[in-house]
Amino acid sequence: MMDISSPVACECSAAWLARAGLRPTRQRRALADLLLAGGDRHLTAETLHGEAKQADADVSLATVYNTLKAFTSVGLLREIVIEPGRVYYDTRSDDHPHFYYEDDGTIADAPAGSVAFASLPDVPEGMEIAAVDVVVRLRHK
Amino acid sequence: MMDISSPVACECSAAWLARAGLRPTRQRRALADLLLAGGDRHLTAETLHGEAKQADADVSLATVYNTLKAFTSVGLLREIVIEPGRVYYDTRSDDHPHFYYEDDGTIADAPAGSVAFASLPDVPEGMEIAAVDVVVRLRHK
DNA sequence: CTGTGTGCAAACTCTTTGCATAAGT
DNA sequence: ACTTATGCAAAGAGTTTGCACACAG
Repeated sequence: MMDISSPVACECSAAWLARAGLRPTRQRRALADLLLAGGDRHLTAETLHGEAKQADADVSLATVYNTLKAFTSVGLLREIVIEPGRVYYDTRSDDHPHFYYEDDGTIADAPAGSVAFASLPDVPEGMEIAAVDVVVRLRHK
Repeated sequence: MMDISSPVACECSAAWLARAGLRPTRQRRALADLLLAGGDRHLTAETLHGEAKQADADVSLATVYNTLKAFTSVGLLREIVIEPGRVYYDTRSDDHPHFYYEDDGTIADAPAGSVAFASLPDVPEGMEIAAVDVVVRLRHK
């Protein structure tokens, strides 16, 4: 059954949620629509909540937090922590480097493949590398 | 004049502070002593405050925060942000990679020189690289 | 003396949680 | 029906701040 209360709902967000085993509630579809809309994005809970409000999708801030956490735990999003007291969520969930603009605190993806490692450290016995976070901090010359 | 209220005070912390242009107050010397004591360390404000208390150096938590910030701004420490809502301070202030143990949330220096870049991204016009933060996330196999 | 640092407690920001209601399967 | 999600408001953690007092130069 179509949900006429979500004017911009598209098939993809429902499929995206189903694939992850998450119930396609109105709120989750609305947030997924926003997340999937604009290519690779880096946003905070606060930002996404604002966007949802603008899109007339009534979603409480608590639900935005819960939803972002849910999406992250099933691998749809990735958390980025660069500044104290602010978590960014990246719609691109693979292991890739970021630019951090120190002047205004914004984040952007570094060009794909622009960071390559000549060597990585030996890993302690019994451990494995889950990910390698790389943040290139940029400032004005 | 010697300060007999700081049993473990050493010359080095005073010199360390003077070099950075910071007034060598009792509290700052006490904290600097703790920071300089054990090689390369990774600690939070809360941790350092606890150590100060144990060392009978009465320093308020607010002063620990202020002092860590002051030390960081003059380049004596480096901030590491990996988890939301927790800032670690690294007594090694050069640009170097870290291990992050996801299981218990601890941080360690990766062996010196163990991470080398084969390539770094082109930097946008007018910007320069301030630092490259590398965090190798480890988990149990 | 004069300005900077300290301590306390209150304020603040971001995030999480408890519980009643609503919605999905 | 049964389970899971949502919303609200309140709690929580970590950090910052305002202001009076204390100390270093």
